[in-house]
Amino acid sequence: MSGYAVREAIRDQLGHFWSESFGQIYPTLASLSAAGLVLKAAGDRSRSSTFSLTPSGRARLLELLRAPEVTTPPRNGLMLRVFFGHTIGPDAVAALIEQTRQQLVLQIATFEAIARMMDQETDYAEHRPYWQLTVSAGRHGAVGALAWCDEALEALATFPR
Amino acid sequence: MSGYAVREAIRDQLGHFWSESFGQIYPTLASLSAAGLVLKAAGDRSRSSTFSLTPSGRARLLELLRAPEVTTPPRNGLMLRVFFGHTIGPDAVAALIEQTRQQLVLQIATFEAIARMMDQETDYAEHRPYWQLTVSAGRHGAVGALAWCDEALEALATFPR
DNA sequence: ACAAACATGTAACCAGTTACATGATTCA
DNA sequence: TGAATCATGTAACTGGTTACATGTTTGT
Repeated sequence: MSGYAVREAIRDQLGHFWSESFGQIYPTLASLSAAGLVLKAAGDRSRSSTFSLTPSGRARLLELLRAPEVTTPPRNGLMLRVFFGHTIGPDAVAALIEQTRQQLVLQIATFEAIARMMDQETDYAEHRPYWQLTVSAGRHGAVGALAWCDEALEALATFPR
Repeated sequence: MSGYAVREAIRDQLGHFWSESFGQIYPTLASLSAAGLVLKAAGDRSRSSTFSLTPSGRARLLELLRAPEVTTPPRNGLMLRVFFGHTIGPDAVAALIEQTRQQLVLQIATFEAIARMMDQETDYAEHRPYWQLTVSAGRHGAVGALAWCDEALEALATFPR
């Protein structure tokens, strides 16, 4: 694929759990190429290149995929605001949660739409069950967060103001 | 508080949804002090300082707390690995999920312990209900994720290998 | 002819971690 | 007296975004 196509694929297929910017993709592709992990070839238009995995690149990919996830330090802005909720008052907190809640409702609808689309897809049969797991994880997470929002909004209504 | 105490408080009280390192805290405290948002005073031992919020610092804090959360680009390493599950095979994916599952079980126990501790706490009465909401969010999230892990492990057992 | 999409790349900048260096205080 | 804890700070580095600059190809 071209660098451009890599970014499109990441955005369109991994969009709800991963992202990369051009500023990251092009330099990375160049260094992977220098390390012999990908092979750069001329693309079908001028100034364009297509990259492909070399055998050592595939080996490295497998190694990285098999390695346990490196956990990044947590940073949840909504929880921070709820923790200091007394400082801004219950109505302000409720407003922030309400906003999150609306996003979650939309997200759940999206996940369900993706699930339906995938059910009709006949290509990539080997990959499909795995892809379905990621969509299911997204839906699970969003449904759980929505339940918390509702619980929290109900509780907040009883807080002194 | 001293910079050191700020870091301890963040680690001990916000640990499951926020973190800051010394390399972030000291320079930030210095720039906040220069901007007049916090006041630096001599601490009770040599070379130590205590910082306190100034009125304008508190105003800025309220402003920031009321502002909606800025969403950071998603990056979920486990989902990435599941998405490419076919490349490493169902057993490798199951191993990764199993590991996450175990961490979740421990996390849930921790949240429940914190909830019990907080029920007995009589100080900070105004803050407690908000703090309980954050713990509840943590538990909700972990329970949801655990449910997905179990569902995923069951599904993976049926995948061709 | 023009707009939209395809395509590449760099520079400036910001956020953040890790490791290191240094030293004071407390307590067993 | 020595270890643990309290305490401050910096420097090097990594990761990452955003904005910019530039140009090509395709389709209407």
